[in-house]
Amino acid sequence: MPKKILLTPESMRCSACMLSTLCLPIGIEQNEVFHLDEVVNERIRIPKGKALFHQGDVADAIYGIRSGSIKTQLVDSAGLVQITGFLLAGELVGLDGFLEESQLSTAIALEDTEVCVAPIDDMDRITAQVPALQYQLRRLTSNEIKRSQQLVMSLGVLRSEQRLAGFLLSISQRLAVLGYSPSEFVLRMSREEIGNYLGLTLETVSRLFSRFARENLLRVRQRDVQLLDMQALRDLAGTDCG
Amino acid sequence: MPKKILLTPESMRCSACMLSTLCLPIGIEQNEVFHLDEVVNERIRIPKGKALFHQGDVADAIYGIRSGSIKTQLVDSAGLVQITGFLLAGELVGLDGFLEESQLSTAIALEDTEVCVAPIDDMDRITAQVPALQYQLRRLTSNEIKRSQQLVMSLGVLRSEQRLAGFLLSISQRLAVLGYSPSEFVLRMSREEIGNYLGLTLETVSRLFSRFARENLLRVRQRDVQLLDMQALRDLAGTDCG
DNA sequence: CGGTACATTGAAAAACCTCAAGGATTGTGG
DNA sequence: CCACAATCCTTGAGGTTTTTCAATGTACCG
Repeated sequence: MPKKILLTPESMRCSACMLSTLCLPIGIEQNEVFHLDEVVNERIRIPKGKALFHQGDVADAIYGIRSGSIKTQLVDSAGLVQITGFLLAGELVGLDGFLEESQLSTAIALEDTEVCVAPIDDMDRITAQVPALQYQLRRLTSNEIKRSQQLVMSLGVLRSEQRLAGFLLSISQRLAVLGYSPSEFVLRMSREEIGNYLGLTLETVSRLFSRFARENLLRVRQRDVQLLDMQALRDLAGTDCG
Repeated sequence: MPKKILLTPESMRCSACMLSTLCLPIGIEQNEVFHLDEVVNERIRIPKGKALFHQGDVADAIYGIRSGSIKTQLVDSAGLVQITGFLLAGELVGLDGFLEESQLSTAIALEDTEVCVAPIDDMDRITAQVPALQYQLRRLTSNEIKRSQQLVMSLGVLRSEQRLAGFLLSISQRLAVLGYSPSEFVLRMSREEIGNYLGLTLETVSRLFSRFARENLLRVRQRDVQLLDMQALRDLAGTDCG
């Protein structure tokens, strides 16, 4: 397990965190967020490429991404890998496992990443005092199911170009929420990872990028992407499952 | 909403139901199951092709299938449909919505079907008296996530023949749990529905059935299926995501 | 600076889909 | 009970999408 950082009083807490409108505290009243400060008193740094947790590990906490980004993936008995999600700052990791004893997926940092730790036992304890937190956890878990089902939909019914367009729009929209440019960003994952996530090969992804660029939908140079025609991309994606 | 049947004392209750080792009561001590009798006092008959609930409906109950079978499907804004699951007797429907206010999917009966109704409010109420039920609900919700993720894996990394083999083995295994023959059964869904679920066209599914039959893996006549070589099917599926 | 991982592009092959026709099954009304 | 319609299933031919294999180019890291 990567190194842990105990949070000193001076360190940022949930009640003072810039991400509090997105992360775990979302939907919890201003005057109740301080309850979370008791729960979240640890932070973990994960170097690029290292795992925050592995499939099968005891799931004893939920993690909020403070900076960086993470991919979650499943490995089946035959060794096949399927990436099930890319998570950005302000998003939560470990929700799929927290209902079970053990993690359903492996979480790997796409870049040097820092996550805040919310131990499940502690959460359960303060749930009585902060009913909104209980509700919040339900909502977040439900979102996790929704996310997974949208991916099923994308893999099941969309063609490659629609999947990639939807993927780019999803990243764009989530970066916008964080205050970054929705039209110009750096992808933190490789072509192979994008392909795996979308059920395509890395070559297909690369060709689609080139084609989109040729059609002036975007500009791309390696992992730098600039979306030029969002509306055309939306039309292409044609749907809301991205 | 289809007609409701109030359960009289004479009617079957959870504590007397044959399916109690599979359905909601699973994992709950014999002497606590009677708590569920207070909660589950209604049954609904759904004629073939009719919906138990629709996407977006208020999700106020979980349903246990007493007899028959159900498909769950998503419809996106563009009208595309993706079937996300086929549920058999003893399995639960509505778990993906119960954490939210509203249903994430639509549930449609594949044949005349009867479900038992477990209202969520009532469940929440007795949760304090039956801690095992709380735990049980968590486990079942987690299973729902796992199921969805396995489908993602299947759609993302497997080829058509592997998907169909896995699908057939999944049905077979679940029928076996119910005490039916694992090698001879009647599919309750059309080729089109299987195809939609597996991200294939109905023609591809039909051709695969014919090919499997030619290779003596199974015998098939319309919806009657007889698995002849389970081990070969397992080898073909090659994995455990079915 | 050189090695390694990552990305692009092309050509050929494979997988899967679409369109089309015909056969089987089921249910319904006369 | 039969005939007919409607639905579902099978099979073929041909086309499209996506993959595979291979070669080359580009960026990143020690």
